[in-house]
Amino acid sequence: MKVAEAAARSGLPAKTLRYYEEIGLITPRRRDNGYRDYEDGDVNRLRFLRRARQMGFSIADCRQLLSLFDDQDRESADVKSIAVRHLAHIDARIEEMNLLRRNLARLVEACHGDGRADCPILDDLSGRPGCGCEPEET
Amino acid sequence: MKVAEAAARSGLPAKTLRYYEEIGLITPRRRDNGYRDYEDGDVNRLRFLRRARQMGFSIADCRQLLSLFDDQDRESADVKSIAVRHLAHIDARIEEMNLLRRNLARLVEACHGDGRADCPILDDLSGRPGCGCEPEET
DNA sequence: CCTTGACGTTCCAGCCACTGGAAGCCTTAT
DNA sequence: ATAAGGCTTCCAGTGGCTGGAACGTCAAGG
Repeated sequence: MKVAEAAARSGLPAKTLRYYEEIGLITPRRRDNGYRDYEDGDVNRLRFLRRARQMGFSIADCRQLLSLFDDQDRESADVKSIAVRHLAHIDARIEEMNLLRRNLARLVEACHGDGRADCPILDDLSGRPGCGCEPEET
Repeated sequence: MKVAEAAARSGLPAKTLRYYEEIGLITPRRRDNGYRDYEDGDVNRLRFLRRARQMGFSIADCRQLLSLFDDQDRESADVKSIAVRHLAHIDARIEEMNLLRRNLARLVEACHGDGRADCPILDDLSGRPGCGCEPEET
């Protein structure tokens, strides 16, 4: 099948399919006229990639996961270790975001948000003390 | 002061100071020899930018916040609306991440992670049913 | 047989917010 | 005089695409 159908079946934009080929993730055959020719197996791999990307795996991770996916002699431990690492990464990001959210929410609540110039948000950003959200400052 | 000192005082890399000038955020004067010459006010603005970026505000937001910071006749409502919008954005991202984390954690727990090829993580990514994490699929 | 239009192809540019590095100028110390 | 270090500019790369231009291919209709 041609790129548009593979795109439709995999749920990825055709542009992305071309990009994945460019970086060597999925390399479909070519017809005599130069058109890409995707097979069902390619579509499966593309779907796999779409879901892995949806799960937040990097392209580098996806490359490894895909090769494990293709490898019948894989060890699930290898898959799990990639996933565990990714999970730790996500947890760290969630922690950051929660901290961020707490600080920002506190500022938003403190700001009366009217016509006056006085503003705790700007005060905080400009470094006024009293917020305790500075990690370390010389 | 020259760029290295402004960088040290603001807590930003010198490269970033040059970049901020390039995009028109902070434009220090120049000495006769072409060197950038930062003043204390510039350093304050740089610190402001550093903290705002730390809070996750985009450069576009920072630009607006900085102009409000500089404007003595600002209305705190304008600041607050930027912050509220950002907070909503963060909340949405946290929600995404939490969903992601739940799905990934479930898969990681389900994977025995030994020498066998059988792997629920790959099963899920390849589209095997039973995970319920597909938003909509044709 | 020719045209039209929908596809396909490649390549280049841009997004965000920097970051690294090269090549060359300026200043200070020896 | 020279060496070291900091300053300047400009170009390229990061990740993961996305948009667009310019051109090739193919099936259908007149």
